[in-house]
Amino acid sequence: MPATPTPYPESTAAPSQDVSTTSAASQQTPAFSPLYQQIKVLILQSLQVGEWKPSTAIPSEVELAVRFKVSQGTVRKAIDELASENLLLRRQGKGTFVATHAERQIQYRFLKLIPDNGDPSSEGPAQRQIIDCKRSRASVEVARALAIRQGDAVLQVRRVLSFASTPTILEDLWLPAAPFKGLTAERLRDYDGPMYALFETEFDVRMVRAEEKIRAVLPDLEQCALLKISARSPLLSVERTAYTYNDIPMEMRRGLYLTNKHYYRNALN
Amino acid sequence: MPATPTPYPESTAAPSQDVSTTSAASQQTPAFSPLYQQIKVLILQSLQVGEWKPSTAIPSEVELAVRFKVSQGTVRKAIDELASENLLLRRQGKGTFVATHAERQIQYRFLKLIPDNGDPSSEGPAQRQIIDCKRSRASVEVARALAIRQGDAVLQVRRVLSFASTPTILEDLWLPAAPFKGLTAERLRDYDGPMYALFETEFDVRMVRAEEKIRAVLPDLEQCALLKISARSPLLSVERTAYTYNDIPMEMRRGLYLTNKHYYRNALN
DNA sequence: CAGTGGTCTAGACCACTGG
DNA sequence: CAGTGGTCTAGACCACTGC
Repeated sequence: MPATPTPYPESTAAPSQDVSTTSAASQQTPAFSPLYQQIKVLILQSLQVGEWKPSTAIPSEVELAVRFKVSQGTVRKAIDELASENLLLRRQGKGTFVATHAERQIQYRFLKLIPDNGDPSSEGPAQRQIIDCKRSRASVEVARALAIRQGDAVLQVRRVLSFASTPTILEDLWLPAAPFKGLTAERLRDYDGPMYALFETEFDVRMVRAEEKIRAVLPDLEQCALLKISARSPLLSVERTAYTYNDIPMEMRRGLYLTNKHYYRNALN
Repeated sequence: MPATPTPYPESTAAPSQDVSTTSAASQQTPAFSPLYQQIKVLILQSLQVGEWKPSTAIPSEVELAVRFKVSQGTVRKAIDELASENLLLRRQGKGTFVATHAERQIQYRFLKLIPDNGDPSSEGPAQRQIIDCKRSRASVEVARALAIRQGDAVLQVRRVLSFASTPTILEDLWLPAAPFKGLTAERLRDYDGPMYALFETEFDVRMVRAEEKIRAVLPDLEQCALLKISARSPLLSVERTAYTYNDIPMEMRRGLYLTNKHYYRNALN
């Protein structure tokens, strides 16, 4: 005898929300979207506007079910997907939490370089050294990666990461200037923890996903000096673009990895 | 009024099946295993013994539910996980199929090297050239990767892959001799399609998962000759171990990738 | 049209966490 | 103990495929 709460979609009754405005004249499917997908979008919006902060718990499944007027199972499926995308973190008996880069466990989620013995914890945390942090203008390449215009203001950071006092990674970062206004070398130096954690707490920017392009390269003279290696040491060039919610690029990064005592680990499924 | 088919586990009534014999004295949990996990194991067994062949459909969810005496939802959850692990492939309206490396779509699932323009289909299929295929004995390294003993018989294959007539990948493969008995350079040459597809159809070996260790290296003289490059061209060294069902390693492979016109693409989640 | 996977619901009960 | 996520069921109906 329930009020039969319209079990199936009514053309996305939610606030005007583009669900399929990707490519122009490609597919003309009626764009059927299951309820749980719509719920997923609503949850995503709440995350995006900061209704729930990183590392805090979101409302329980039952609460959300009431709020969205759907069954718990539907909320569950929405959360399941968000959890599998690492946006949420389920903890049985405790609740569902907004994922963060600041936690011990998931720290350095995007760093795939690990020591030859396979155990990242064996060498302790990296020593970070900020070489430079300055305002500059987006090159063609950076502009494309960050989806901004060439010449737009960006922040450029250069740093070296060392493991066991051995310089191992030389990184150049480009960040869109606006969201990261106020970022300085000092703040980077003073902050103790992953850079993405700082981005979260200080600038409300949460990196959610990234793509890397990997190549083998030889260093130039400046790079040799910074990494204290010879010009004949081949390096891994790892070019990363990191995205926040809604696939908005918020960082472009180029890392040079020394792979004498480390390797880049990747799992294929 | 159903016969209440014991909704909760009875200590894994299925045929003696090691579920958690990984590390020795680490965790002593009572190893509670939900029903759908047990179903998953049963389905896996059927896959493993070849009850359902690659690219064929497995029984429908309802049929499996009857067979295993559980609800359709439980079967569904088991299949969901297997599908997310790429062991099964769901196709709405048609059925659930055993995944294969032979299909056009999923071909070269494990090859992450793509041309600079980002479109693998733009350069057509790779030209394969078998350099060598011989019996040999496992080195320490190969033995460890394949979980066999040093000196055990292995097959060793060397080949070059070219894109647009440019030699781009030099690969060395090591395969345990027993399962691949009868593999020759001729058969490799004659077969038109991915090597893993050949493994499936000719040797009943399905690669399900793999791990790669990536480094930057410089080539030796022989490698230079085969790839037609200079000794100062840095290369990506991609060392892969590929596994069948139950995490049994069945291939160790070392690829040298030329990354002038290609890059190794990786998605971080 | 029948058969398949996909969605949704409602309700019961279990496992885990913390007070 | 109450509250949370996790499992399981039964049943209804939808979307897609192919005959």
